[in-house]
Amino acid sequence: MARGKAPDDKHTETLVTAKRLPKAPAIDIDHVLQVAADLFAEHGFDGLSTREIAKACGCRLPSIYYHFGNKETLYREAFSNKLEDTIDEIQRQVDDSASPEEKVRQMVAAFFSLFTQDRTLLLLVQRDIAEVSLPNRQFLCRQQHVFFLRYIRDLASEALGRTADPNTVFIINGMLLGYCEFYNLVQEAGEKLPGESNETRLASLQEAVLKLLRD
Amino acid sequence: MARGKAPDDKHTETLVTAKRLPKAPAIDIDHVLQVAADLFAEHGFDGLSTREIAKACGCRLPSIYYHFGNKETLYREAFSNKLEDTIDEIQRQVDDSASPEEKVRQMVAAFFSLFTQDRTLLLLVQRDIAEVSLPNRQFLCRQQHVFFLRYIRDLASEALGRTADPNTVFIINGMLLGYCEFYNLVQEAGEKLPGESNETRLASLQEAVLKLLRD
DNA sequence: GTCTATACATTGATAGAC
DNA sequence: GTCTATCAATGTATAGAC
Repeated sequence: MARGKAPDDKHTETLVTAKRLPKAPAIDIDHVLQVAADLFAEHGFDGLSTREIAKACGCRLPSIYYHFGNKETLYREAFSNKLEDTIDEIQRQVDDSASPEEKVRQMVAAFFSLFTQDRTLLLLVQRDIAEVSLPNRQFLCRQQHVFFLRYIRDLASEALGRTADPNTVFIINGMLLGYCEFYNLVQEAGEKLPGESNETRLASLQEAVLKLLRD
Repeated sequence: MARGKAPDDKHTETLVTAKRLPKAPAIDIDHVLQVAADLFAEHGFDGLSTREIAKACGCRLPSIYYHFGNKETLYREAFSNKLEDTIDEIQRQVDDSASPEEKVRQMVAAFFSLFTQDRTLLLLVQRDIAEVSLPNRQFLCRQQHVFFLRYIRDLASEALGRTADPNTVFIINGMLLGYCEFYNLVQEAGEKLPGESNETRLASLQEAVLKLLRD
């Protein structure tokens, strides 16, 4: 079964002509991660082939495998990158020196703007929360969720001057994501969102959160 | 390459015995739809093969195709069945003769119990909302969402004695689904839910909805 | 590090026997 | 109406040239 090799016969020729093939440029890893995140968000893990990713990146399939080893690793890196950036960005948009209530408003504003403007982010999180049955792919966003729940609790407790009710914190958490999910759904369906502008929508959402916090 | 067949040698015996092969029983269509719904919820449309569905139903692949034609039709029938039943059940659990505020409570209770106890329902809706990019599979639950939004609006308007704010209705809608998504996430992760029992959780959710409605 | 070529499993779907 | 057998296409992944 072993195929015989003859490594010697074409050696001399290639050595002389110094060989300048098209020379594929190096792959931009960050670009691949971004393209992969967008496509995974759009089609889901199982709905997207590694071939399509390579094509969208303008490189060949083996290059993808050279850098990431397998499909799942690529997915995880693309997604967790995005999640960490998001958490950082939300915290960055909350001004430490603002009043407690203002901080809550800023947090809601940051969440709203990130999750309604970055479709990839929203879809990846949505899909990940639903992905309960696949081993090694469960709840990639679980850590971020736990963090965010604590973050809401702390901001809320600060605004209230006492420990916020866990039930209420949990409800607010769900409300923020659920709102953005339907926002995206309605937008994708080409239908009309409630209210006049994103400013009024955000204001309503902020008021809703504060109303739930106030006893 | 063609393999020669010898169909004649075991013929005589079987002909005489009047040929009573295992005789596969008729497929239970409702059972297939239910099994398919569960599996699609678990693995997603692309994560589940028609072969696996057949195996789980105890029949062979062509039988599935005989009854449903293709994978997508099977998916749609399995899912829309479940959605319609859900809408009906929510309305059924709201007592027409109750007070307006009590009706809101009953609606929230129905939503809560259906979407936290029926994992298949929740996952299918979650996945469908995220499925924005696949032609012919977009927003299967769109109709139900529109209906439910109107339903909340009407109940809310009745409870308020005037037309409810569209922004608030939209927020409540998102809150209900988002709450159940995180409820399921936390439960699947094997971690502790907020509050002591489902009764207190439901009470909190009902109070939250009413609080948002009250100006 | 990127490529061509290919291995090998699984997929959705069908033909045709019974 | 259910089956066995099979197809063409596509999936993930790798070997080996350069």
